Amino acid sequence: MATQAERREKTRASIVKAARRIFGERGFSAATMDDIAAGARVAKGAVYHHFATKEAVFEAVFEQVSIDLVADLDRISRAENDPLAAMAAGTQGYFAACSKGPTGQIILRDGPAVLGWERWREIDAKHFGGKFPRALAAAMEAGVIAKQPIEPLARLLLGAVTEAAVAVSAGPDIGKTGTDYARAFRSLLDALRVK
Amino acid sequence: MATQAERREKTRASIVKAARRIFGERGFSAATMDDIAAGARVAKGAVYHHFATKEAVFEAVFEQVSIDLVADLDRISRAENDPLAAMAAGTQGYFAACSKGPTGQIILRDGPAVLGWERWREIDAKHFGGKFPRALAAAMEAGVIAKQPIEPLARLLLGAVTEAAVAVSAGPDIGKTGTDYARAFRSLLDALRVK
DNA sequence: TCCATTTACCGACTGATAGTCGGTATTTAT
DNA sequence: ATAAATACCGACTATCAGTCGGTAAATGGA
Repeated sequence: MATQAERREKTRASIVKAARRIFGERGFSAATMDDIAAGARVAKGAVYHHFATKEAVFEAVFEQVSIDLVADLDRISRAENDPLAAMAAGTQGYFAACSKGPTGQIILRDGPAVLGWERWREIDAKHFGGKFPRALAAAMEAGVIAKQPIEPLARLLLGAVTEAAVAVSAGPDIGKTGTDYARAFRSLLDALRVK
Repeated sequence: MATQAERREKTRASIVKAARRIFGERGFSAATMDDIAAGARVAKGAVYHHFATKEAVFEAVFEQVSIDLVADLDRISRAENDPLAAMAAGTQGYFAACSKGPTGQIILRDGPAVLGWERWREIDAKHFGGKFPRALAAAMEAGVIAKQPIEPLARLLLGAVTEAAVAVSAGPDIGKTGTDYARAFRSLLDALRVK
């Protein structure tokens, strides 16, 4: 005898939870809506009552994973004082989280392909994107790096990090290890330091 | 009365040509094998006689686009003498080519997603990826930038460039213009310069 | 030149799966 | 209590990647 809102939220959460597991394990295209419905113990119709398309389900999962990840990274980078050191630390955490398992599958591999780059960027910007510009602004303010337009530089750095994360997620045999990239990234940040 | 080799090559080329147009226009998942077959004026069976899967067709298209793109960029960057200036120039050309139309769709959007990271990296390394490492090695050799591991830095820079290209392709309203990014990238390269 | 073999191509068919739709159960508003 | 609205059900449809038995064309040996 739950209220409609409770029923609704419970079912929705159950669907997203099942979808998160299945998308993470098998990837977007190998996951079927029937699997997701079965995993959530509801009929397919219920899934389509809550989400218009398979992509919409994925988007909900993607947002949830992003939120969890950001919370983790915030905790990590808050421990540092120097602005550039905080960026480097957060980056390393990002590598660690995305380099293996479901998180990497959802965020790095399927994310851009399923949502499209624009939408991916939008969501990414909502959760992560703000971090880099803010950190850069702080670093410029503190005189640690030279003043220059923030937005383009932030994007370049974000792209660099993402690329490295993808490379790391492919395994240490193919690319270099997360440590190698973390070091390279730190050296890139150091290069920006005002001498 | 063509030879088998001629028939084969003609049909294959026709398929790849049609597929290139259709993949470029609609994206991978919206393009159907029936469309491709129709576009190439052959039966679906012929397509499957030449390519095992839809992904295989895409791979052939991807390689062709890569080859064309690399040829363009080579021409552009060869005009510069300073190693870093050559990188910057090539980068700007990359922006121009990928920021709009079919090339961007195939290379930036569908490419990595469809082929999978490992395979994408292989092809990329064969055609394009080698450029950055080589340019960096030359710059280090010339003493323009400090000696350090090449591969990780090259990946970071490639990621930065790709991200910028995507941002530009999303339109100037969303990101900044290509010029803004080109400038930011040049400033990043300059930061690497030995002072 | 003729036949056997191999290779290129054809297109109706199959299986899988995203999405639909008419119907039922449960809650809410009057 | 009853009507309306909302949540959920699951058989059904449409679409499309991939298959398969068959035909046409080239090739190599006699």
